[in-house]
Amino acid sequence: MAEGTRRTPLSRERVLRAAVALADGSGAGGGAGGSGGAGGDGAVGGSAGVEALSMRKLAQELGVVPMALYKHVANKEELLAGMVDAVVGEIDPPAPGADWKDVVRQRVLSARRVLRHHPWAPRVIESLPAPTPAMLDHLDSVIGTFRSGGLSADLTHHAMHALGGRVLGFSQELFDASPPGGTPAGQTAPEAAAQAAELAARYPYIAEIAASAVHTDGSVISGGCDDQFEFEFALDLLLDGIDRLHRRGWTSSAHRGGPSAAPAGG
Amino acid sequence: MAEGTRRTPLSRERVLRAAVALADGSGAGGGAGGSGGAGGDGAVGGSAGVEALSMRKLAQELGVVPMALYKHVANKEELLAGMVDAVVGEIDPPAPGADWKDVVRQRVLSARRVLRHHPWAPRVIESLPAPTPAMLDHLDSVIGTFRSGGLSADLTHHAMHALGGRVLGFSQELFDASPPGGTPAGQTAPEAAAQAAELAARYPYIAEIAASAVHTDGSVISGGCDDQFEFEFALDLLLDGIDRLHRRGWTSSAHRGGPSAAPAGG
DNA sequence: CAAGGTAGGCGTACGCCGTACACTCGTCAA
DNA sequence: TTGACGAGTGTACGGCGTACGCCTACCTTG
Repeated sequence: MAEGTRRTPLSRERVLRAAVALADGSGAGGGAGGSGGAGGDGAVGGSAGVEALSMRKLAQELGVVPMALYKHVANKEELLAGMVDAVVGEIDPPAPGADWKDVVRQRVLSARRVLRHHPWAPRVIESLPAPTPAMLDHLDSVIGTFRSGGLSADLTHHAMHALGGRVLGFSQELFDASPPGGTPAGQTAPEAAAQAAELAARYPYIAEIAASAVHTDGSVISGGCDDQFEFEFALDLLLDGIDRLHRRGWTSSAHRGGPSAAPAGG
Repeated sequence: MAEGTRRTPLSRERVLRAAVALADGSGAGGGAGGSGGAGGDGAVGGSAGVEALSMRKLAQELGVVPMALYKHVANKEELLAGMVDAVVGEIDPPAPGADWKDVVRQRVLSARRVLRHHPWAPRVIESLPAPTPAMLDHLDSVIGTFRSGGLSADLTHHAMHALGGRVLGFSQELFDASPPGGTPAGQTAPEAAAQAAELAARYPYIAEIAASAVHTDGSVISGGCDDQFEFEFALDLLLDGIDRLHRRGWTSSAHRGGPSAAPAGG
């Protein structure tokens, strides 16, 4: 390498941006070319996701030696927190005006939109030992929307818990609709069909649900069901329930006793 | 080591049990004593959780060399799946008789009880590439309860999505109520109070919520709010919403159009 | 201009990880 | 007796995060 070309210096921001890009899967944006040869048999560490993000790979992407990164981030955990902070910071600010339900709805859907671009983020967020500043800003702002809408602090507290990860744009879609084992890459169509049939025999209700999803759609979208619709369904369900409690003047202290004291009951 | 004592042979089940115990944090149940000295500076890998579970530590716990484990599990991923399968298998079978809502409720609460004993399980479950047989059994059984209760396949499908991880006993309680940074182990009470005050100034709504939780409880329980109550609140909210839709004959196809087509609206 | 401080990047090294591969050894059937 | 076989062993490799010390380009100050 000719040393005449002056390398743009590292910075915390540049490190974080490269890390996010690497986790997103959009690698190979740096300058220096790395060694071509790969390792032997391990085969661990895909081309995207947190698995693909190692300090060494990130350094290579930036054309720098691994230890150089430690001048800008304390350690890998702080790097991950910084990445989350950057991503969460992309969530739209609250739209002014509309009523609290709409505002929260827009906020959450914006968060979802952002997180969909960084599929690694939910897992990383859940692995953090503490929320990042941007997360706290977002949570605080959502809480503020509830409170400004007239909800009691008590109800808002429970509402935030009920919304859970949805506030940050993700709900755990446990697995996509593909069958377990997910067509292991070297499988013919008849084999897959046979496996599906066996599965249907073993788990009839699951099969029925999957089939009904396909019928309802009219076509198979993203494995047979509409993620976005599912997300909004759950979101609206929760929001409407919360709204009803609010209008009813519900208070948690009146329901502490019985385990079956349904909040939206009777 | 005296080689007179015949070691009970390994088996897949013994490996899985030891792995679960190690992840639970109840280690040191094996036979052979390991080397005392620990490593130098890394300090990664606590005394419990998935972090603490390495093939090497597990082997040591079983008084065996690491590679011996590979005669009983294909690799670490399969080990984790086996652990999850064992744990999910502990969930109570459905109680007969009562109406669908109660049955689901008991089932989910049983799942929660089980998972509370294995705090590492949710994270591992979310990291699995596909559901395990025991998970499929559980999901199928819950779906069956909905269907036997008269819910349409369509509504049941959406209900399962809405319930999400709760069906398996966990909802992401993003973080406990402790302040970020969580009293970093070398901190005096005045310092903590000052930090809390600063936090309250920066995030007024969060502080208000936290305070109201403490007041409602009358005492600080597990960081200021009752996890169990939060969990049941969200659960009942969702169940009642679903029940209402069911009794109303709600169908998803009538709500596909608008983005604000709230399922329980009006 | 020289002298000295500073901070960013480098190289080396350590202990950990998962696991491929070839081995030994106890057991049992023929 | 012998041969196959399966459980457990030993060694080794590539990868990981990162502690620690060095080297050098830069900026300040005189």
